[in-house]
Amino acid sequence: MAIRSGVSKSTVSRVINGEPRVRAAVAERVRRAVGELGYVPHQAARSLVTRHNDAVAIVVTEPQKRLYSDAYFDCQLRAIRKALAQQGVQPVVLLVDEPTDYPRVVKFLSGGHVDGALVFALQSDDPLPAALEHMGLPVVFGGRTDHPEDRSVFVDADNRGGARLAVRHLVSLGRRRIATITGPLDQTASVARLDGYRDVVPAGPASLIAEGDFTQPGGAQAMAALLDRCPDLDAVFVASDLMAAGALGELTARGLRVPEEVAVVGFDDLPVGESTRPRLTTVHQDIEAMGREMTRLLMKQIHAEGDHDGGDRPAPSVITPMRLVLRESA
Amino acid sequence: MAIRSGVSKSTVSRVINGEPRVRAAVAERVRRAVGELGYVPHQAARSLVTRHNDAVAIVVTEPQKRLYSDAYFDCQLRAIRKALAQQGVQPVVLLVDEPTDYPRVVKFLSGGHVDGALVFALQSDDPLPAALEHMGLPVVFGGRTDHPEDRSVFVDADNRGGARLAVRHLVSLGRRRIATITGPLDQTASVARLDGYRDVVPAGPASLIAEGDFTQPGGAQAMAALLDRCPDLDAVFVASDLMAAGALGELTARGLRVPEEVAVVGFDDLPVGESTRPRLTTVHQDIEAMGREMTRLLMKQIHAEGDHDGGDRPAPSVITPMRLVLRESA
DNA sequence: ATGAAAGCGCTAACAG
DNA sequence: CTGTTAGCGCTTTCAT
Repeated sequence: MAIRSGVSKSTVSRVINGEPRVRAAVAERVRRAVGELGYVPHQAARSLVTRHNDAVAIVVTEPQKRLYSDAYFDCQLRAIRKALAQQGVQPVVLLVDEPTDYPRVVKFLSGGHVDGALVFALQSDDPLPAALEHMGLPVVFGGRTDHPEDRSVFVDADNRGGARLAVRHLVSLGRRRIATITGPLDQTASVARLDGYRDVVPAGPASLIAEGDFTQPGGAQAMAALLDRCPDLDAVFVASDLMAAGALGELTARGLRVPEEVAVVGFDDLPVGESTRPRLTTVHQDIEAMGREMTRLLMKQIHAEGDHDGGDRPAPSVITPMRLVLRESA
Repeated sequence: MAIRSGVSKSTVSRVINGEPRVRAAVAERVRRAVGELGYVPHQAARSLVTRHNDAVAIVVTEPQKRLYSDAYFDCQLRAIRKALAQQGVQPVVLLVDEPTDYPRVVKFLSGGHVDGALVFALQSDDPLPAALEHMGLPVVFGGRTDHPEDRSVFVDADNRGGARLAVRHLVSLGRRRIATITGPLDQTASVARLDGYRDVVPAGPASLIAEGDFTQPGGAQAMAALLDRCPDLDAVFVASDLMAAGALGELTARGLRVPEEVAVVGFDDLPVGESTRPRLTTVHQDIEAMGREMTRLLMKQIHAEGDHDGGDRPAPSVITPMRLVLRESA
């Protein structure tokens, strides 16, 4: 301990924690000693008594598809990190892709290393939500889980409503044979967007639905399949901008005019939609706002925890609204 | 504590830590109690005495350019995580892009949250290496820092040697006007590759050198600039496969035949190089091996720390060898 | 305004 | 084999 270089122990603690009632001269002396000794307080010891460590986990499952190729997620992650940083909280990212990662991550999460967690587990059968359910750690999910009845907190885009917006727009344009390219249907967001499509086109035959994988080539491929099955389709709602870009390419390659012959609406409103030809009409979601909202809900939980744990209100989850962005493709 | 449901305290500890000398019956009883109570040991308290927390940080600076668009880094990160997981160590990723992130990350790192850190700080003027220098935390750098004289441990590709390999190959093909497209020259790796080029083409005029940004469009743009300045160039060494793909596109767009009129050699050996037309001749680096090597060196440091800190040998850094992969582009 | 003492939840020596 | 005793490094009453 840095007693040797100043007065004594608990005063050092006070100085470091910036408590007011310390004489300026003493505080200065301590600070100098700390600087010379290169002393850094041991966070584990501190958090043992303060019960918090000013760090929260960002848990990402299936990173190979998300973290590295997904401009969407990139943006969201950045917003979250910024919001956390502003509160002086250190975000630590936990990646999980192999099944063997789960127990280790759960152990880490329940080990008291972090004050809370922001979890992105989009596979609808992901075991993580259930595992976190009863371990008492404040958690906010990004995207809805498969258990809407539980009291878990989540922030989700209004995927279903956004899809309806897109398809209704297509209908209002007079399109009659509206197809859709979905995301992987093991993800809740993909299913919700498909549900929105079905809300508007309830009688649509299965041949007008193709499952994509949220990648650009995947979008092109799905578009090709759709065109082979239903050469007379006159519109397509694509569940992501990246896939829409691929679909646009396939359409153009086949000599089909967009939007004259086939109208296209995407989803996400990523930069890619502005550089396609024609530029993409799409459903906008405010990713940054979602990120900020997630942090806000998490911090609220974290702080509420200490005060009184009696007030267990229903989960104050948030569904963010969507908005149609009209450009040239539809 | 879970005494209430079993015998007593330190025995619980023994059971949890899997110590052998505990009667099977008792162990079983404790385990059941633990299960029922949902008890999880508090890691902060544990690490306070054991002096380790079975977690290491992976610090990534400038993530916007690396983490999300870089298949190269993606692959390396995956290899590292796998290697760490095998040792039961939890990797926690710390992202830093804003200057304000530094103090918080340094605080986290020195706060005893992790046993060591793997640091990717490729900007040659990154302040992190210096900050970590004297804080006693075991650290291994990915890529060389700007202080080759210090005793920091790093794992780096033989960028200079690999570049020489590429350019010598071009020379052996009889090429006389060999250009190069570099990466951002504020990164040590880019500079090293340029140095390798210069080793072989010492008299090359500056007009044969164009700086790119490690992206595909950037590669195309640099190629265009090169072609405008030196229409008679007959070969180009491109410092990354992604840029090489862009350069190939530009060459083709201008009607230049590869490799007949202009030979192209890339760097990295990413999958993209196999899908270009013609397929890319490139310099291969074993990314996974580098990842494994980094973890190995880190774990070695971590374990050595406890034993005896007298044996301060010179830094056992590693430079991984490069290998030329011949395909059609040169 | 500052020091002394107690204790956060755990492991590790030491007894038994 | 298992319980007891001491701290790990810090914050926090409680005195002073």
